[in-house]
Amino acid sequence: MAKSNGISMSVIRRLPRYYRFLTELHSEGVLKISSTNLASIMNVTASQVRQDLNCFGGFGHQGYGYCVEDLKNEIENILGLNNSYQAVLLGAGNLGKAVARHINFSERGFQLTAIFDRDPEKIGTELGGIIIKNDNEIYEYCRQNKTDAVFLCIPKNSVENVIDKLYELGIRNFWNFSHYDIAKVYPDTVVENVHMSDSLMTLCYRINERQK
Amino acid sequence: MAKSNGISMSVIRRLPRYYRFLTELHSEGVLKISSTNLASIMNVTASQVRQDLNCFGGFGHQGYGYCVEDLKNEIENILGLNNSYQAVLLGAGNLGKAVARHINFSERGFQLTAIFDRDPEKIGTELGGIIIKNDNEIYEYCRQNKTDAVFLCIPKNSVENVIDKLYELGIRNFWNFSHYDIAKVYPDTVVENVHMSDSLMTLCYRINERQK
DNA sequence: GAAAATAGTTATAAAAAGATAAAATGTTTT
DNA sequence: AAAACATTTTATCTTTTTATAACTATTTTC
Repeated sequence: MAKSNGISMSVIRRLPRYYRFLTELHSEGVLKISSTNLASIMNVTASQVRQDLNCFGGFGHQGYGYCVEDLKNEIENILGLNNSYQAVLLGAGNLGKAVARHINFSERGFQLTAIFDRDPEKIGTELGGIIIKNDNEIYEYCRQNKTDAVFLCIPKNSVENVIDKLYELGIRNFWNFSHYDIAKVYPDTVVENVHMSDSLMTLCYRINERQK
Repeated sequence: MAKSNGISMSVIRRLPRYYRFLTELHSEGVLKISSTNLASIMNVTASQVRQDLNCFGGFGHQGYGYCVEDLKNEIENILGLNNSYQAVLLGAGNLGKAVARHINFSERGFQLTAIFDRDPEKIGTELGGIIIKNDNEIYEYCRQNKTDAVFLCIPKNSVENVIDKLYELGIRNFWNFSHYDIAKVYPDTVVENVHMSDSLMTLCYRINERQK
C-alpha cells in the first residue's frame, strides 16, 4: 500500500500497537521509557521505534527517553482518536453484533449513531444501546445525518448492492468486513478491510510450513 | 514479519487474495488468464503477479497465460487448504459466534471440532452444529483429541490465563482475536492475529488525512 | 512460418529496516 | 559547582527487502 500524506502505511499500521502498549504502560504508572525498552516490549528494534516516532516529530528527550504519557497523547493525536466521526453499522448479524458490542468506538475516534439490518426479527430490537433500523432506511438516514463512515458487516453481494448508492450519497470511508473490493471500484475512497478468512488461510499455510 | 521457509510473508499474505479472485473467475467459467489481466483484476502490477507465482513454480504457459483452474488448485495446495486441521474455538460470545457461523472452515484447511465458553447460559447450547462445552474442559479435550490449533475469541486477560496451559499441552498454532501478544511470550508458536480495533484506528487516521 | 502474446528471468528502483556516529541531557563524583 | 561519565535521542548512512520495469524465450494464432 502506498502512503497516506508522506508517511508510509507500514509506519501507520504500527501506531495502534505503540498506542496499545503505551496505554498499558501509562496505566501501570510508568513515567518514562527509552526506545530500547519500548522496542523490547514491542518486539522490534530500537532503531525502528525511533524512526517511526520521528516521522511525526521529536517526541523524545535526548539522554532521557520518551515521557510515556506525552507519547501516548501524541500518538492519540496523530491517529486522531479524539475525533468523533459519525459512523453507521450495516449488518447486525453475529459479526455486526460483535463489532457493535466489543469495539470501544469513542476511544477509537468514532461514534456509532445507527445500525441497520434487513432481518424483520432484528429491526426494532436494541444492540449496543441503539435500536436497529430497517436497512432500506440507511440512505435517508445518511442524507439527513452527517455520516463520516459506514461499517459494512454484510456479505459481499450485499455490499455490491448498496455501495453505489452510499457512494452517491457522498460516503467515502468504509470499514469493510466483506470481500467486496470497494477501493477497486471507487479509488477515491478510504477503505480498511478486515478479511478474517484470509488470515485463517495464512494460518493454514504457516502450520503446513512449520510441520515440514 | 520475516519469512516462512524462504518465501516472504508479503507474498504469502497475497495468496488468499489471488485465491479468492481465481475462485471467482473459475466459477464464472473463465478458462485462462494472463498476468496482465489478473493484475488489473487484483489492482497490482503484472510483474508482481508473475514474481509472486514464480516463487512456487512455473504455473503459467508462455504465449498463453495461466489456466485458471490449475492455478487456483496450485494456490489451494500451496496454502494447504485441502488439510483438515483440527481446531477448537475458545469463546462463544458474539465474535466467537461470528467466527463459528460465518467462516467456511473446511474450505480454509480446518475443521472446527469443539467450542468452549464459560457462560453457563451458553454451555450445552448449539453453535454451528457443535454443542458448547464448559471452558474448563478444554485442557482435557485437547489432551484426548488431536488439536492442531486454537481460535481465541476471548479477551486479552482471559488469554493470559489459558495460554500457558495450552502451550504446555503442546498447542502451537493460534488464531488470535485478542490483544494478548502470544508470539512475544512463546516465540516458537504460529500466531495469526486479527486486531479489529487496530484496523479501526488506522481508518481513523486515514479519514483525518483525507480531510486535510 | 511470421507475428503477436505472454510467462519466466534478470536488472533496476524504491521502500523499509537496521546500524552507527554525533549531539544533547541527566547523573554522579570530586 | 564543575567535571566526567553514562544514557539516549536525532540524524545519517548502510543493508535488506520488496516492488517494478526491462528483457528473453516460448507458445499460440493466423
